[in-house]
Amino acid sequence: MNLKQFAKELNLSISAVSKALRDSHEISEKTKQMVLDKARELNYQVNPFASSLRKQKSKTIAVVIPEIDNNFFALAIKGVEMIAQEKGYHVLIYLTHEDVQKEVSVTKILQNGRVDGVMISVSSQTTDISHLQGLKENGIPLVFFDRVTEKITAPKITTDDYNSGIKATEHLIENGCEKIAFLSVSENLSISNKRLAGYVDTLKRNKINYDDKLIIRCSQNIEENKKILKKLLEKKIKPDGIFASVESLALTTYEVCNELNIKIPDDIKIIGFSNLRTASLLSPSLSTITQPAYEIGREAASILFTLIEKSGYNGIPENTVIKSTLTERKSTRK
Amino acid sequence: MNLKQFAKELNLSISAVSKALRDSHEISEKTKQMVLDKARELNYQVNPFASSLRKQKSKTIAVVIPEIDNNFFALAIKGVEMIAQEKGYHVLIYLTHEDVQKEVSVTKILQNGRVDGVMISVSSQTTDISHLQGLKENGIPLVFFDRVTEKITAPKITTDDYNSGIKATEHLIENGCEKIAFLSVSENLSISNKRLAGYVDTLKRNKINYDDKLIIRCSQNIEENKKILKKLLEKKIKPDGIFASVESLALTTYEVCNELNIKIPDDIKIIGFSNLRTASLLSPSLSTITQPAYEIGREAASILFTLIEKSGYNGIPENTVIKSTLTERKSTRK
DNA sequence: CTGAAAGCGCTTACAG
DNA sequence: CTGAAAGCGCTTACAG
Repeated sequence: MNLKQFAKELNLSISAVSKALRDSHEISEKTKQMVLDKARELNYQVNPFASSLRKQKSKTIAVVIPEIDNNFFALAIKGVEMIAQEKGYHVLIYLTHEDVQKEVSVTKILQNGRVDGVMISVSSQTTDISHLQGLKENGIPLVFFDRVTEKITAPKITTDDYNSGIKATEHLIENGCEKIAFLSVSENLSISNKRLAGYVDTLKRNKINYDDKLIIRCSQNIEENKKILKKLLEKKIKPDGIFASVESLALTTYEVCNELNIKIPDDIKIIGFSNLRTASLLSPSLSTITQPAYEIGREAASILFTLIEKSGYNGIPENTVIKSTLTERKSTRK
Repeated sequence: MNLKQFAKELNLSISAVSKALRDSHEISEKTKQMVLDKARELNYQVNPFASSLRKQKSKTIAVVIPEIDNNFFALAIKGVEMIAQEKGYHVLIYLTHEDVQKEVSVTKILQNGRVDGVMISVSSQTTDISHLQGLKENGIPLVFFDRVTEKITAPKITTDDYNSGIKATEHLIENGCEKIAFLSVSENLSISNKRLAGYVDTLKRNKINYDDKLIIRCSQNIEENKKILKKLLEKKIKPDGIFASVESLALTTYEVCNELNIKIPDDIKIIGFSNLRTASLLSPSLSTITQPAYEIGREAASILFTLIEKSGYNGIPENTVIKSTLTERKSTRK
């Protein structure tokens, strides 16, 4: 069923029907009503490709994320989808699995106009950002969330990572830790930079020896990370505190401590960034910094839609920061 | 940059360039190479809407799910996305939040040809399935996964839910339970039907009184579910076993037991369907039936692509069943 | 092996 | 207020 057939049924021109469907002021109320009724009756729907081709608008956005089996990103997507549905947009999803190469190929594909805008949380490997620059130069509205890069001017939605890094580190120090290992998932550290900076600055301010070897670069692979952590925790003089900058690393630490029979919090204290509902049910319950993932998704989507729909409008802040919350539980108890 | 400009650059016709880009046998190798080189140089990409409009193919599928902040669905999407990326397809995502109305409106939208196929896990409210029938009648390939409906003939990918229902119930009985509550998220029970059937049949086979009041219909709302469970567990003669048919309900049970100071597994034993990585880290560790969510996603996507690309091929089984695994942990210990 | 032309189904500037 | 026509950027049947 296309407009031509539709128009014939009503003895109207194609253009009249098209305009009526889009509620044009050029069309009389009477005609509009007739068209709308008929559309319902025939279950007529505009062909999205013809419409997109003609209007050069897709009513679709892309969300590019490193992983999805992670409560933070799952919740962020929930927020994005909610706003998109309200606005009548469609959401394409692309996973990079923390692989820059995937990220590059996805962004290339997105340059062909398939989407009206892109939301991205960059992979932990990403250092060269020319592929993202390419998107921007092609005039595709771009918004970063959580994993952002300072190298591109675009709206960025994050939590207060520097401040959270400080709070988490102070919390460990207050509970007696003097040798705190920072677990990072990032290969180049430019991503979790701010959390790390908060950690480093807090150590210095508290006159605690700052030791490079306590900044542990983990990978995406759980088994590999276990090995790395085992090496760290089997040492005679092992850390007395762990600051896990992502959820998965806090869990790996728990798993390794169980295997090595290291007692949390007596032998070692742990705090981690996490959106786990089970944080309070763990043995022992896990002290967390929780990011409002759903709100971040909503905010990032809202900003992207503003960018798309009000091009030229420059009231959008480059940085939107939403606060995380630190929740003390047993894993850091003195 | 469009084909017209591209062709002019090379002094070729539009059709020659188009054919070369699609590797047509009508075009000489020399011309193809020239076109391909130029395409790279100009960073030319085919306009997806023009192409889709002409070919009546979108190279896009839709995944419709009730929720995403749930490890099962997050992992399933990961599997789907993996296969889609291999096949050069794009993945649109729609969340229904367990709301049939949302499901209906999403399926309506998907009837306009925007996607080449649909994968759906139906909402727990879904009883009337005419909207899904509508999709099928519109000739849109349809595949169900996990939450399926028997009322429509279409490929269905599930785990061995009936059998898992039996195994979980037997496990509780073996560990001394005689009064086992089945927690369901489904309003009409037609969804988790098979898990429930396994439970009921096992009770009967073991000559345990079958009590309707122990089949608890929960909602989507955590707070509401807490109230329901509190009522159940504050009774003098409360159940001695809980079979949570979805992950979230196992966690709610833990939370309520903590609040009411009910000891797991001494006062009550719990087993639940779950894809939680933290199951083994909980206090006490949670006995689970784990569905291979990632594999289900991959399998469902593969079947959908077969359906799309080989229309008329009828070698696709209506039911694909992938086994779940029961893992005993402390929450069901005698 | 190459090209001219029709047409996918819309939207919109323009004419009336 | 309504309609005829151009054109969005492709693909492909057809002719040469």
